[in-house]
Amino acid sequence: MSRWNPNARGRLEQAAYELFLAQGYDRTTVADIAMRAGLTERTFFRHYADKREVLFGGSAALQDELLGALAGLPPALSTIEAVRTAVEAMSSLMHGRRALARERHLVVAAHADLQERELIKRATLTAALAQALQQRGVPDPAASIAADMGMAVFYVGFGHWLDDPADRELVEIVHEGFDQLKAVASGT
Amino acid sequence: MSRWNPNARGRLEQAAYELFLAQGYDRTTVADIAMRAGLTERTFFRHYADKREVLFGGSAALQDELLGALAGLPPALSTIEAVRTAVEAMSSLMHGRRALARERHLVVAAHADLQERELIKRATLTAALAQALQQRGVPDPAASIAADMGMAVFYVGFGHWLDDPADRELVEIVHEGFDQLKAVASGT
DNA sequence: CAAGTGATGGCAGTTACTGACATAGAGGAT
DNA sequence: ATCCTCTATGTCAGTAACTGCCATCACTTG
Repeated sequence: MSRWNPNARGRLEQAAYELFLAQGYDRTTVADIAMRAGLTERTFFRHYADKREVLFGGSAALQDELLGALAGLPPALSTIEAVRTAVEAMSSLMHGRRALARERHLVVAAHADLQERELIKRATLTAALAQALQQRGVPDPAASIAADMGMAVFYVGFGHWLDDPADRELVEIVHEGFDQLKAVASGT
Repeated sequence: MSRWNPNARGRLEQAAYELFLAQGYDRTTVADIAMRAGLTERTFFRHYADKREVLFGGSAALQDELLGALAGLPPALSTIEAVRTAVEAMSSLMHGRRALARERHLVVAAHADLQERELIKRATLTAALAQALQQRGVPDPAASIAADMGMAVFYVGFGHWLDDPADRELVEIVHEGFDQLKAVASGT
């Protein structure tokens, strides 16, 4: 495991997950992670802006899927239906990854620092969705509100999915969430 | 300005604001803030959990107003109308504070760390609202979604309020936001 | 084979934050 | 008035995240 081994980023991420699960997030130093990956602390910070960021490598894929799905939809679709379809497409990325999502959730839920990072990732995603809706012709603030609603349904559904005893798919839960959204907003 | 001067917390907050505005957030050390307040760095950390927290003293008042308003509403009110009324009550706290809110927004907007903290304060508020709705008899996930919608309308409105050329009150902007919310959710 | 390029190591420095202990002042009991 | 207690503060040492600077190694290109 000397210098110039391939996939340094992946090794760092792997090492970080192992250590966080084994001994906890704040009892793990960046130097620990780097050493386990066969690298140095300085190199860690060249791959990740900070210690938290190593847990958020997957958020880019979520955004790609969300925006890609939205781009493929017919312009005639109503705003809420467009958001619903795009968010459900993003939800399908979680298929078969519930155990991993649970492990990651355990680590993040235990540390306020990590929750903060999670929230800013969510906000970034929401802002990207709002912007994409505007380019689709939805005016503000309707676009922002629609984006917030869609992401709220996703994350509320995500939380339920993690603990769902019925073992339903996230896509299904999110789909029903949009039904609830419509019912609530119409004043039922 | 020796030991045992009153209102140490307030002096720290005041000093922090002055320094952040004068020389920027990250060129201001905690030691700088403490010295200007006539205290030591260690004492700063007894009043605020971390450097960012000194900018978020007002969030407790928001939550008190939000929950207090909700508690005074008749049980017969629909979920969305209850949320609307409580959020509008909270919005009224901003009356006459737009200049201060703008200054603060400038500092927070320039630093990712501070935005993260802002987001977790928002999430805390949202969770508190969701819980209050549940105690009001609204089942989950409807309560969580309604809370998210209400806070989304508030914060979207807040952003517009800061830059509103027409100088409208935040309450008014938020009120209209709920109209938009209803229109979007019903599929218009 | 020489030069260039990109990823890494090494090292010193700053700063946020914490724990342990000492101390000063305020207020109350006697 | 004197003592006692309690709380806010000071002092100091230490850890760990993060940064800047420069050296170095391996791979690529001509």
